[in-house]
Amino acid sequence: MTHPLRQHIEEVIGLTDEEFDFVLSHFEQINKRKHQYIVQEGEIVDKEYWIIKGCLKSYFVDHSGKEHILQFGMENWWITYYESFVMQTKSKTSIDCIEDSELLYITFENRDMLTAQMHKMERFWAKKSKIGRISLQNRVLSLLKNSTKESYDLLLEQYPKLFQRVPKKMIAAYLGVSRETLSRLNS
Amino acid sequence: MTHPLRQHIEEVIGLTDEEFDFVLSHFEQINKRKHQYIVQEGEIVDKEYWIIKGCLKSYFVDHSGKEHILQFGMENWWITYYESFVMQTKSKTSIDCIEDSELLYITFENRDMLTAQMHKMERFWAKKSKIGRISLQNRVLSLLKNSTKESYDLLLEQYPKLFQRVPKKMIAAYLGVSRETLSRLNS
DNA sequence: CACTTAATGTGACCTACATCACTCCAAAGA
DNA sequence: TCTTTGGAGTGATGTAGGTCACATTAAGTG
Repeated sequence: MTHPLRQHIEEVIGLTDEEFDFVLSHFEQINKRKHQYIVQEGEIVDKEYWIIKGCLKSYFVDHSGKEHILQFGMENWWITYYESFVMQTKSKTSIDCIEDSELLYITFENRDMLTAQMHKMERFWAKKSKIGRISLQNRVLSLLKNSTKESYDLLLEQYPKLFQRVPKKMIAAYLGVSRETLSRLNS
Repeated sequence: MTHPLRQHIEEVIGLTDEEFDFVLSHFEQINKRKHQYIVQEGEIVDKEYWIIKGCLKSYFVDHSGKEHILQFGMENWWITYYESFVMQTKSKTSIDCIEDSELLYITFENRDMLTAQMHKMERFWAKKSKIGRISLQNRVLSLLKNSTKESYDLLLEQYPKLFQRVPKKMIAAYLGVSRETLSRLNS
């Protein structure tokens, strides 16, 4: 059976068996339990994670103690704090596991080495970076344009699985409303 | 005197005179008057613009007729609708001149040709793309975290010039509040 | 299994911001 | 210059969503 990461990469570029083994040799696997973190606010992030199995959130806590969620991550998604990873600055978010999770990670150095030796993988990450930028732009657009109810319906439509896996209060923290307001949306 | 675009590019990569001439030969200049557009919502954008002089806004109008501004552009900034430019999809925003503007633009094809022939420029744009993604991420963070007043103060601190150049109602459309609310912020 | 902690819903009340209406003033055009 | 148009301030009023308080149920944990 094909490795899930290989399937994921081959959606963008083709790989021989040898090439994939070479790619995979730059990754390490770690398993984390629910409530454990992989990134803490304030530290410099030197790893990018790919989620084999599980669910995570990237979030920060504001001055009043309220949690805001920037991104969820599930199977086949990449997760890291991008600014910190590429610029070596301090992370503005923490990343925690919402479920027990199996992760692959690649360090900044290994990614550098890999892309230097394998131009294809540079293309792969450039493509992912483009998509990441586009989806961020669409998030800004949606934050400006949509009402809470509209944002909720859109999220439900795009990621129905999320609603079965994460508590409603986290959906609220992602949408930027209180859990009480979210609870009243469908009434 | 050095060409302003050359200065801009040389903040990232070094260029010889010949190299810069070669780069510049891929651009065209156009001048636009206040209120004229360079991109209209719904069309496929095949150019990326660099602002020599002037001020522009990238915006869309929601179902209730309200204008939302995604981005302002001033001297030495790039402006386009990124998703449309790289994916050849329809633009979700229009881009208008707020002042008479002098612009350089490069077409998608020319950029492709240029990067293929000059790897340095690929690195230049990759760097710009990284920065663009980071600033979008920070905008999402700020939209989630900050109160209207905080966002206003931050914008004023980061781009004081903007407040002297564009009407307050556009600042309001950028921050996502009504012009009345913006007007009452400092009282 | 008992006990604690987390998730969710719901009522009462409060606040930030939207909307509408009007005014004043400066800039642009005829 | 006169006239029109757009920017900006401000009062009155409405409303979405926040906050606080409490109840119920589900999920962890020793």
